[in-house]
Amino acid sequence: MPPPAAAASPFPASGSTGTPATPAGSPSLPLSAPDTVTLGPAADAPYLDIVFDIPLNQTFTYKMDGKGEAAPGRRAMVPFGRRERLGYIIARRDAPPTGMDAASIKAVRRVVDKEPVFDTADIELAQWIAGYYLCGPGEALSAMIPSGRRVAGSSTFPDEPEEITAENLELSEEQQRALEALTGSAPGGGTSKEAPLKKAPGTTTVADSGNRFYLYGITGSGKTEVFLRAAEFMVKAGKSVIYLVPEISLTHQTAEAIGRRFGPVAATIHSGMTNAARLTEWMRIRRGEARIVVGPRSAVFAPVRDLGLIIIDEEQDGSYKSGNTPRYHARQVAMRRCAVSRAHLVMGSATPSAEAWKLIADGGITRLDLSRRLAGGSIPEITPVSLEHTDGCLTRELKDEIRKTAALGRQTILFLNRRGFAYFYHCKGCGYELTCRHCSVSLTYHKSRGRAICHYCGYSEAPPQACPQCGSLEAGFTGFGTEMIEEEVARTFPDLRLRRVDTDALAKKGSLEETLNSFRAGEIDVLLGTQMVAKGLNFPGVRLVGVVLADTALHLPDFRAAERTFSLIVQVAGRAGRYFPDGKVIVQTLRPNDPSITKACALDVEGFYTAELQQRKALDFPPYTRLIRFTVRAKEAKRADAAINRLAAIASPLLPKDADTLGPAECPIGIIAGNHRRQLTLRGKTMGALHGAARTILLRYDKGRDLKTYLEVDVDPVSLL
DNA sequence: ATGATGCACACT
DNA sequence: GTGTGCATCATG
Repeated sequence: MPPPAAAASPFPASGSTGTPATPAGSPSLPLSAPDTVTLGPAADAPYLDIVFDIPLNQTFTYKMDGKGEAAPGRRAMVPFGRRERLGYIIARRDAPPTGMDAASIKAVRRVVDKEPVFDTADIELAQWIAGYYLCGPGEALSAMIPSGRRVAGSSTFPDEPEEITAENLELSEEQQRALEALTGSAPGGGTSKEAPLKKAPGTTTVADSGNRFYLYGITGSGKTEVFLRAAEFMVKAGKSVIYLVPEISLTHQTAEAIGRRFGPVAATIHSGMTNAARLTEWMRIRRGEARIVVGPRSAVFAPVRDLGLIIIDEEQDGSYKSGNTPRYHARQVAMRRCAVSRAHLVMGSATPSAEAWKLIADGGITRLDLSRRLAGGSIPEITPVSLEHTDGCLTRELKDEIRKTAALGRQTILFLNRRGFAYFYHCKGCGYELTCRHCSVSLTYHKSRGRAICHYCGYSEAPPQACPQCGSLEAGFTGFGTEMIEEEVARTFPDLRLRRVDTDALAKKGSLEETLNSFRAGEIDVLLGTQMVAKGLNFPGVRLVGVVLADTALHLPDFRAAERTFSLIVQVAGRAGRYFPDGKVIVQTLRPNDPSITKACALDVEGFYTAELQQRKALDFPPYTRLIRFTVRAKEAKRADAAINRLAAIASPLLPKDADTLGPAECPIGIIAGNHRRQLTLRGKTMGALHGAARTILLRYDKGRDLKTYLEVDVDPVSLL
C-alpha cells in the first residue's frame, strides 16, 4: 500500500484535442475541461462530455437528446466513428470544446439509464483511478459498474471466514477496546456525499491515522465480530458500510451470515450473479435501500449512500488486486474513497501485507491488537521438517505421522500451496540455491539458452555442473507436482484411501463438494490437494496437516515470495489449531533455516516483518520503493523483444533522478497461451515521479506502436511474474 | 479498441 | 491495373 502521499495523484496527460487535460497536480475537480463545464445539473447546458471503455484518455462531446434525459452519470448510445457505442456521460458543457466546430458535433442516440448509475463522486473516483492506474476514465467507469462485462475469475488463497455468530455475544476486553477505537471519533463528521473534497491543487491528503485502523489478530481472536459490531454502529448512525472479503471466501458464508444478521439492509455483489442481478443490487444500494455491502474487490465501488466505513478482511489477500485493465488495488481505492468521504477504514489479518505493516510502523494506520483466542482452541504443534536428504517428497517425519494418524482412526490433509511449475536450482547435499546476485530471487533455468536467468534484471549465468557451495553432484533444477506426490503416497501407504483434489482431478471425479463430503464421512484417509482442500481443515476427523512443500513460493522469482510463504503457513496453522486442538502441522521445506519458514512455525509475526522489511529496504523493493511495470506480449518472440527494447529506449532518458529500471527481461512465465512476454519495471522512491515518466512513456510508445504486440501497465504490481 | 485510410509491393 | 499487408490515423 502506497504511502498516503501518493493518494492524490495527477491526471494523465491528455491526448485530447478538444478537451485539454486537467493540469497535473489538480486531481480532483473539475471533471473535465477548464472551458465551461457545469458540474451540477445545469439544465440548459446543451452539450455532454462522454467517455468510452477504450484505452484513451479523451472525452468526446455530444449534443443532448431531445428529451432531456441525458445527464451526467447515465450511459448513452452514441455514434462513435462508424458505428454506435455505449458511452458514459461524465459532464455537461455550455459550448463545444475550444476550437471545435459546433456543426461537427453529433447527437446522443439514446439514453440507456432511467436514473444515473454514477454520481459525481463516482465519476471523480474514476478520474482518479484513470490517473493513478494509467488507464482511460471510461475503462475505470466500466470496472466500477457491474455490467462492465467479465465475471471475476479465480482466486489465490484458501479462506474460511471466521464463524459469524448470529447473536451478539459478549465482547472480550480487547474486542471492546478495538470497537471503541473504530467507532470512536464520529465518522463522516457530517460530510454529505455531495461534498467530497475541496482541496488546493497538488495538495496531498495528509496522513492522519485518525480514521485508518488495522485489526491485527490471530485466527479465532474474534476480528469478525468486531467488524460486525462496527458495521452495526455505522448502520445505526445512518452511515453505510462496505465489507470486502477475498474472492473465494465470499463463497456464501460471510454474505449469508451478514444477510441473516442485518436483514434487508444487506446487499451482496458477487461474481456468481448475472449482470442483471448485479445491476439490480447496485441500484438498490444507490437508492440507499442497502446500507451494508459485502463483496470481493469490485465491491469497493459500491455506490453506498453515506459511506461511514470500509472493512477489508484478510487484507494481505492477493485477490484485492485486479488482474485486468484498471489494475487497481481495492485497498488503494478504499483508502481514496475513505479519504474523500471522510469515512473510516479498517483492515484485518493475522498476517498483514508488508505495506500495511510499514504503514502501521510509520503511524499511518492505527493498530488494534486482538491477541487472545476466544474459544480456547490451542495453537497446534507446528514442526518444520527439512526435505534435504529425502528421496522423493515425503519426509520420514511426515510418513510417521500419517501412519500414526491413520492408526488413531483420524485423517490427514496434505496441502500443496501451488503447482510446482518453476524449476529452480537446488542442492540436495547442502541446500544451496542459485539466486541472482542483484535481486535475491531464484534463477530459473532456461532450456533454450541453457542458462540460468534472473527474470527481474535479466542477469544470467551458466548453470553450475556441481553445487558451487559444497561441490556435490546432487544438485540441479527440480520441481514438485501433485501427481508425483500422489504416486508416492499411494506407493508408501497402499492400505490408505487417498484422494487427490486439484483442477484436473475435479473434472474427472465429480465435484469438490462430493469429495469433501466423503472426506467428512470418513471414507478418505488422506486428502491431497491445493487451496481447495483448505475447506477440509475444519472437519473434526482431521488430526494432521502436512504442508508438502512450504517454500514453493520461495522459489518463484518474486520479491514477495517470503511474505506469501510466511502468510500461508501462519494461516494454515491458525485454522488447523482452531478446529482440532490436538492437531499437528508438519511443514516440509527445502529451506528449514529460511526466516519465513522458521518464523512462521514459531508464529513469530513481529520477528518476520522486522526482518522482511529490513531486507526489502536493503534491496530497494516495496514498500520502500514504488513500482510501475510494463508488460509486452506478442506471438513471436522477436516482436516482443523488439517492443520491450523500444520501450526501454524510450524509458531510459525519462527516468527521474531517484528512479531506476528493472529489465528489460523476459517475464518469469515467459510464454502464456502462446504469447511471449517481456517486462520492464520502473522503480522509484515516490509514485509521483514515476507516474510522470510512465505517462510520457506511454504517450511516446503509443505513437509508433509495435504491430501485433500488446502493452500492459501495472501500477503497484503485486507480482512480477 | 476498432474501423477507415493510405501506401507499398505483387500478381491475374 | 487491381489486390493483400500493414502502418497511420481518427473517433465529437
